[in-house]
Amino acid sequence: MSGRREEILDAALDIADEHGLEAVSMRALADRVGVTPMALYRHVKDKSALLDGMIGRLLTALLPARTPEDQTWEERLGALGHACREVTRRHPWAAHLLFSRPAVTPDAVRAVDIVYTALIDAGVPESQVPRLERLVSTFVIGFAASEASGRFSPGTLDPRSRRGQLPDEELPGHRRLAPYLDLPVDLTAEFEADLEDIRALIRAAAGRP
Amino acid sequence: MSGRREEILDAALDIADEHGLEAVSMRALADRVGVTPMALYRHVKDKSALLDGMIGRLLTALLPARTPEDQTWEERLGALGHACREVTRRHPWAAHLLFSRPAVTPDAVRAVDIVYTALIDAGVPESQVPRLERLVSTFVIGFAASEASGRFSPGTLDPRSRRGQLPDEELPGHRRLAPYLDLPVDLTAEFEADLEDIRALIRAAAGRP
DNA sequence: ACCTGAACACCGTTCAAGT
DNA sequence: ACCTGAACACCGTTCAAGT
Repeated sequence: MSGRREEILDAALDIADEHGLEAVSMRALADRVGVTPMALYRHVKDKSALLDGMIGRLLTALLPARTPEDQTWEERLGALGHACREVTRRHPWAAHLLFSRPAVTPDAVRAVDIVYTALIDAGVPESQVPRLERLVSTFVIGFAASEASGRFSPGTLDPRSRRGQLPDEELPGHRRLAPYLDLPVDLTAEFEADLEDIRALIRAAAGRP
Repeated sequence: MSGRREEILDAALDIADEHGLEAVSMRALADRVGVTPMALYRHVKDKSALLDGMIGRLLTALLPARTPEDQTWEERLGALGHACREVTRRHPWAAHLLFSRPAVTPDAVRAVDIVYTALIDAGVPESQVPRLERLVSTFVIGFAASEASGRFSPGTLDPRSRRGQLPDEELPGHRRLAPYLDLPVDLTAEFEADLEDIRALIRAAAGRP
């Protein structure tokens, strides 16, 4: 029950928030905790175990203390999705780590269970629930990771880079959509619209037993 | 036009395929090419530019030489999705890199354009096409990254880890779905089913102008 | 139990120098 | 133009030793 481990993990979170994940080294972490690098191995075993511990801390913060019973399945799914996106907006370095490790910690299993019960309540046939859970979580984590890594906003780097590198006649889609492509994107509204489309997909799956 | 750069990038791909992405160091790459580490900077500028160049090579291999005109939009979307998954199955280390960099290279822009035209042909209102392109690509890359990183198969590490860590009454979804949770998953079939659900989502978007 | 010092085998990158 | 050698400021981790 030693809070020492949590203290170390939280120090690592602070370093990542301030200077990025690549700044989280055993040596820098030891410095921050006020100890020699080797002392960390008493509490963490490994660098990769350290990273696992860090996302574990985030998952604990992400989850609702108790799943509210008075919400519809649509609301519970939306709340979990927004919570996930909120965590990766606060800790952009964490986004791609969510893809790296399977859902084996207790908190991650609880998150999966929330989606399972939402899908069951939606009326999805039980044999289809595990697949649709993976579809939903893949999309939500993928959106969060795309936003965090800047995949959704290439224009900020070089506004004209999307076109110009190729002759326009080879990009009929871009030419046709030109009026829409330079508009700023409201990712919060887009995420909500995406979630609504996913909910419709789930309703369709529920309606074909 | 010097093929020297491509030679170096392909050597880096070989190292990653054989020993993982973390084995791709400037020094190891220089050894493989038969040169001193510093000589690489003549052709690559940076380590991160090296990584960009590597995914660039993969994207070129992934794309169809010319978009076939005789396929339906459903077929073109499916072909691109399967090509993407195929690349990350052959090069698992590449999956999470696809999330890191925005689609700015000519090949990446061409891939986006293929999805744009598929969505336009499906009848999606033009104002909705960019959002749905991001939804589709996020899901496809997310699926590929999940599969490559093992996020979809936690059972291979520890078959009983999903349950057992928490009391069963806190995991009603898992308890209810128990008969389905230990079955082996056919990810090829699952990806196809997911794609079909996404296509239905697109048809729905096309039907509400 | 918990921590330290010194050491090993690595990194990416800069800089001046060579041909 | 293209490459090299030496150096700088870092890594994760092991191992024997200290309290």
